[in-house]
Amino acid sequence: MTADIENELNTTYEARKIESETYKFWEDNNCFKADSNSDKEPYSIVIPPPNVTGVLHMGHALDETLQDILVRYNRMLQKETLWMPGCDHAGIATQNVVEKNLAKEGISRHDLGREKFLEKTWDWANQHKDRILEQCKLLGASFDMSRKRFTLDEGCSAAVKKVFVDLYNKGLIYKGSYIVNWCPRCQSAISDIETNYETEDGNLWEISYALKDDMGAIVIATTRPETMFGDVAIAVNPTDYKYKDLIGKMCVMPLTGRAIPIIADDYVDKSFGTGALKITPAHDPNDFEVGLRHNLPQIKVINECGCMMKNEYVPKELQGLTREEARKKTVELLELNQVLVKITPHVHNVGKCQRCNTTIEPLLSTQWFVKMEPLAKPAIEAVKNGTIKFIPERWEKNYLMWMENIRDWCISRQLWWGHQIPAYYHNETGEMIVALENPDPDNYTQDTDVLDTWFSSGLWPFETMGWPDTNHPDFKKFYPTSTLVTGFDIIFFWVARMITMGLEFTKKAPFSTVYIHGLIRDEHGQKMSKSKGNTIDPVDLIEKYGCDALRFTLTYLCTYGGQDIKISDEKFEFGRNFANKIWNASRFVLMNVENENSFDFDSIKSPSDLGDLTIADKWILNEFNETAKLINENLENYRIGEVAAILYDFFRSKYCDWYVELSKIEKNEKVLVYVLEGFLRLLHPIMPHITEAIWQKMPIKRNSVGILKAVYPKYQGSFEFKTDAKKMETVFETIKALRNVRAEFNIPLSSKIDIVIDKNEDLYSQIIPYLNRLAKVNDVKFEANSNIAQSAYCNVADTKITIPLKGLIDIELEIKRQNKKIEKLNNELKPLEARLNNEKFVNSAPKEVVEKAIAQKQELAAQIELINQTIKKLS
RNA sequence: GGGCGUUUAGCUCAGUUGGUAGAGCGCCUCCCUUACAAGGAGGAUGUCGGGAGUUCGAGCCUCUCAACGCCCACCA
Repeated sequence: MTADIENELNTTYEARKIESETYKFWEDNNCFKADSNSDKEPYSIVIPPPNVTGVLHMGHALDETLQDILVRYNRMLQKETLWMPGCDHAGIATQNVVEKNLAKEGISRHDLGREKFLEKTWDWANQHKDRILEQCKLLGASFDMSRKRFTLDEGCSAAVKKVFVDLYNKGLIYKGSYIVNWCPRCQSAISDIETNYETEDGNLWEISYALKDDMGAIVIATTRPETMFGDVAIAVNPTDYKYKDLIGKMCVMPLTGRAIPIIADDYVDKSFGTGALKITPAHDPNDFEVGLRHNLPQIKVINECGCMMKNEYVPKELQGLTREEARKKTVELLELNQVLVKITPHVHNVGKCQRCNTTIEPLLSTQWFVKMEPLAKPAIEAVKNGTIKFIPERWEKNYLMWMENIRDWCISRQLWWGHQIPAYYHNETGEMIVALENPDPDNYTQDTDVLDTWFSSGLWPFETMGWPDTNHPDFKKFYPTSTLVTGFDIIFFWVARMITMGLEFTKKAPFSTVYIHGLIRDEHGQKMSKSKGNTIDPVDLIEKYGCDALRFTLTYLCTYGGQDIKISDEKFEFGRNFANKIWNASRFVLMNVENENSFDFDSIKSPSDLGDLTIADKWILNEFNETAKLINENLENYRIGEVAAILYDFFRSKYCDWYVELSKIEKNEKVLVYVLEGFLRLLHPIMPHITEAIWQKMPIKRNSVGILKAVYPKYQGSFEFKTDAKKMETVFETIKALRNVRAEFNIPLSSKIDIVIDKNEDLYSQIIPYLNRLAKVNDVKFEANSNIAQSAYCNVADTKITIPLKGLIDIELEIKRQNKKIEKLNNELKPLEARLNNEKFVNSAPKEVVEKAIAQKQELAAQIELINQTIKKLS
């Protein structure tokens, strides 16, 4: 049977082969399917739906891995677990892609018309919809593909319509003409948070406006002279003495000669520019507000394409020019007319479209809005009272600040791809009806706008569970969901909206915990982007290192604070090496235990079920038990990076380096197998494939179809062996000390050494075989006051070990070595003594801290004393 | 302008109620010891960004300064 395992299991872990086999095994056995009729406790997560345009990137890899870890952990806690997969229709992004493809054929969407265009877009979406979720399978994602959803599918569309109509009927959705962020390229309004600001070098132009019925002029400052044709007033600060007498007077606009009033408004900053400001309500959000306050007209001079309008306000020679051309030309004309007083270079922020980076035009436009303030109130409360918890906590502040200052949300988009707004207009009268269905398709026409993509994703946790049917088994069983996992970049776009919508429509928070992780960056800390060419493709990493290696490395790099994660290709060698180590240690175990499928992990309730235990057995059982405890605690608290680190340390430094080595001397097969299986179970959520593959090959009784459904190990009181564990640590110290002597004196492993031990015979006599093998010790003698010339010495706790090294030892070197040790010990001792001599410390520090310090001091002092004696003998 | 984060070994970063600093990689020495060289054994390396304070005791708490980064706001 040993030969079988050797043949069957390669010495190197072949990740890709095993991973694809394992994933297929889970799929074939329907392992990820959630049962809404189960009476087990539910645990559910909805995936942040990736864009249908998307290709798997490292951000997904991290996000999906973390979700899968939580899902798999809870599955092993024997909960009924649902991970809901799906995609987002990604309004603008998808439409852009399809339009680009059309452009290659030389046609625009308008050539096709709405219906044909949508057909094409659906074709494209259907072709690409499954791509990214299929890629997620390479990550080992254990989501329930039978429930896969799309934000534009029938169910989601029904939910969207209902939400829209309800909000409208509650007065929380309104339509109106306001200044919005308009993208001239996308030809659509976008919301405030879809607008990013970039600093740009510009100018501050000072322009002189002559007074109408008086001598003199007023000079205003502007960064956008081309908008001046839409001016309706000049504003100054009411307390500005410079302009006190001008308030209420009229002035004449240069170039067009139109007369506008000079008004006073607090908004104007006296110290900026000239202290006088032109007011253009149709093209600047602040001016828009000023205009409303003063009941001023709104004059539109730039159109939806970003070009100067052809109307009475725009001079002939400027009509039809682009914004950029118009600016140049306007400046020229102003100069020509000698009204351009000054040009100062000025750095300012310019709004850009998040999707296409085109400069945003603030534009007066009729759009649909959601009144956010009333919706935000319960969403603020839910976080403040702890119904929803953010991890790390600091994001709560961020969320609250945004929510408390929330502004209305512009939800209409002048696109075709998306949920068309359920408002219908009478063909003759124009009367508007907002309803789930068109009341009379012959006489009413539906609003042509569609909704912001984030409107439907805001409903994701409940629209995917059958809502608005609140009796749907999924809704009843799995809503609200448990944890939401995502990056901080979409807290406002997505998380905030899910919370508001969830509370408004289901009266329940859509999840109880929001787990926010950092962003993946390249090795220099730069954001990864295709344009920078610094992306790392997770699929490549999986091919090269394996999925589990990728998952483990990413997990290991997660910090509790949710810092961004810098990665480079080579970093994943870490995970690959660990996987290989697990593979080989398991090979060893499988080759060295009886191949009967009789060992039943789940039936082991006490250490006695594992037979006679040596001190080493007790030590590893104690360590494993301790590890299980820590792992559960850390998983519960989302300290997932810590989980990876603890498992790594346990397996390598404890199980492999010591216990497996010890088992080569004297083995307890049951313990060897018990701890390996327990470890595999603990690790499974992070490295699902390798743990499953090994588990399936182990000579054990399997009580579930796969390790993925096995019971997760927990701390068990009866497995605590504190005293034995401590003793074993002493043994390890001894072996290390002896190895150290070997290294320092260059004694090869082929030369065996003898040792003389001065005390602790009880313990040491038990572990002579360990010393034989692991420190290559030949003879062990016990003698209280040995005095052997030409010896090396080491001290472990209160025990002195003499290593006679006749002929091998350089006395000078040994004295040097011992002195170095004393120096080191003294450096530790000094601060300790200082503390203990400090009365205040002794009096006010907790008893156990003082006791610990005393014990440490005594131990150090004893060691120093021993070494001093040693040196005396040597010299 | 407001808020947040980061600063710890050569590099990348951990460090959970304050008890006296750790890991991985890299580096140096030795070893193919029959699971694993994607491995094993041993070793070197830190005034924990600067300053002040609270405390018996500070990487951790308070204040302050500095550098870098992010988010929000959008003064024309």
